[in-house]
Amino acid sequence: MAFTLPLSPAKTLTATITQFPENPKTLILEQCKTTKDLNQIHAHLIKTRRLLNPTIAENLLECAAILLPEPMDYALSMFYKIDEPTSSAYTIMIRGFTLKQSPLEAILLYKKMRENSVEPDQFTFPCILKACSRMQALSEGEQIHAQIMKCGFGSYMFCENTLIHMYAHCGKVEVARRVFDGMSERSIVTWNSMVAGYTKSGYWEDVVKLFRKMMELDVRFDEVTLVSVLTACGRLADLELGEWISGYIEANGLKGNPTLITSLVDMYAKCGRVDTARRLFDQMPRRDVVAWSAMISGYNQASQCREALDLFHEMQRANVDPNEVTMVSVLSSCAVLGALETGKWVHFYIKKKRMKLTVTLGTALIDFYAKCGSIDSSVEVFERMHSKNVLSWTVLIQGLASNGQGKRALEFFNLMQEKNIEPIDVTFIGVLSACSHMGLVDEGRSFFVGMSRDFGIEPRIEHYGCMVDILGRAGLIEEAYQFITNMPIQPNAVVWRTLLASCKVHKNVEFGEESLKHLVRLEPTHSGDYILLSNIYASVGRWEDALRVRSQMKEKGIKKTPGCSLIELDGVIHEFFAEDNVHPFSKEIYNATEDMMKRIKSAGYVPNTAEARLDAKEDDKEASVSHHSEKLAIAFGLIKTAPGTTIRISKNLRVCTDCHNATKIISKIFNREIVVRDRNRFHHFKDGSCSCNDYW
DNA sequence: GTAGGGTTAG
Repeated sequence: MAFTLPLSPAKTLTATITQFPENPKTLILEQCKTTKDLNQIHAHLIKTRRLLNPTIAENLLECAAILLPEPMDYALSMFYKIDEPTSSAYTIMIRGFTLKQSPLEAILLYKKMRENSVEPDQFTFPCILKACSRMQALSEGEQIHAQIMKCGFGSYMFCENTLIHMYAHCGKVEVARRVFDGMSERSIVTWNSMVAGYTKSGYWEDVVKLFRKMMELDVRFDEVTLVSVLTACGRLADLELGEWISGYIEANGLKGNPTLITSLVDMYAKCGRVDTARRLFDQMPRRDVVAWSAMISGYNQASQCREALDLFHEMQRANVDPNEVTMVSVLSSCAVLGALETGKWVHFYIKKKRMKLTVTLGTALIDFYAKCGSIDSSVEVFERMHSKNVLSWTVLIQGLASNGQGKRALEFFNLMQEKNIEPIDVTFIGVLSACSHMGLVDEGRSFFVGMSRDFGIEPRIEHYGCMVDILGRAGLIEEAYQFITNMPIQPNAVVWRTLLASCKVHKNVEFGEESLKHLVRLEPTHSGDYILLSNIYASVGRWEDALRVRSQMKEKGIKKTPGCSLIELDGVIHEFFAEDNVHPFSKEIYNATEDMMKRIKSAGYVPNTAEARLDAKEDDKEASVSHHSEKLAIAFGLIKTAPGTTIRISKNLRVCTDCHNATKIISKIFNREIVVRDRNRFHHFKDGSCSCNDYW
């Protein structure tokens, strides 16, 4: 400006204000950039008594409350000195409090404003409604809605827009929609508020419906709209609409918006197009923590857990700090892979960075430890969590049950009810599997009946499966069979397989044959089922029949699925298949296995069980332990670990009787604690015995 | 003066 004097900025400013007393507003707002400016202008205006001018006072108040990132104290001290604050002074203060994360103060001040009989105006209402949204203060919001109507601002668009936002934020999407429908005129803010409202409540179908309506009515939408719609497409697996939006983004040059691209990545991953998602992710010039998290969670949800962990390591090399959301997906992948060391490191990192242990993160940790067989750590995390929800309890109960601690699982279930936490359907899967572990048949029956009677939860196929397991394991094979035939829903392969497995344990040929009939119909190529029946025949000495089933398998071209084990060493996951000679450690393992077998045999163990003998006849060579991949992994563990250490093996196939017995002996003669994960059940071997006493 | 977006546990 021409009149600028060579003084300090503030002095320059006070000089200009003196020169233009009639219009100080823009000057104050434009020039007041720092706290120092504010102090000097404030002092000057007091000295010249011009703060008594209400307009000037309000402008300065706006600087302190809104423009500068000051705490509200300064503005408040100024506000108190105003004799009779007008509604605009109150509005400035309400806005300031909401902006500076003190919506409660905003609401209290609004109450005071009403007590002092100051009439709110059309500017006050949107501001105070925003504070209500933040606080999720529904009843206050409703009162303000009534006041808006009384004051005649009911069809004022800014008020209506904020009403939509407030209702949606307080969980009243339907009311928000009513406000929306009642509007005679809508802006893009109106539509986006409604879309965001549906998004917040997870009403994905409504998001898409509303978006289609926007297109139908030729309403303008923007990037914010598209982000919400893409999120909805991902949740609904609506790839068609997702791809259309993708094309729109391309055609309209919106690819520079990282948030938009992240939601595209998320959409593609959730629709099963993980590779497309990855290509987009790789093309992003800058990736923030959310972009990385979206891609990692994409891999995790697509069951590509190794890729998820690889990407997590890449993220660290790229020096992007993960947040608690990232960690949830990472832990979930660790749980699937049984990657205890990696997951433990994640836990350590969470503590070191003082990350907030949210309910979700805590629950992911509980689940991770449980699925890695470290059930004590699960309980420890659970006990330390400040807030828990039904899923935290459920995951813990399931974890205890699958780790052979059925009694503790039921104790936690009782405790949960004492705390008035309503169980969900999954909770009962944990409870019922705890019963099957402990052979609690009557309790199992009564939980099964009680879940629908007392909690209104209709049993799903999984619950029926649990009941079959309970009855079958307890030797009540015929009752289990009757239970299946009386089920109100169609039994699936898992249910019949459960029965078949208990027929194996109890050497029941009749119902074993019956189960296989159904299994052949439902899943004709599932090799494990034939093997199970073949082993049932073998266990009662019917070798001819046993071999007949095996040759039937061959005729049908069904191959035995190779056993597969995962073992983590120094944070690296090694994957071994039975008869593996590809893995670089194969030779080493083979030698160790041979050596191990010698020692096992000299300790008095003879591998003489049915499956081993059958395999021997089939392959025309002596049954050796080496074809059981878990034993490969154990051998691998033995050569790499010191006595006394725990060896952990994650498996995705059943542990056979043969290897179960062998592992017991190994744990004793090699002095190792061995944790074997057989799908989602655990066997803790120590000192020659196993935690599961119901299984073999 | 109003909205403001993407990643999370079974």
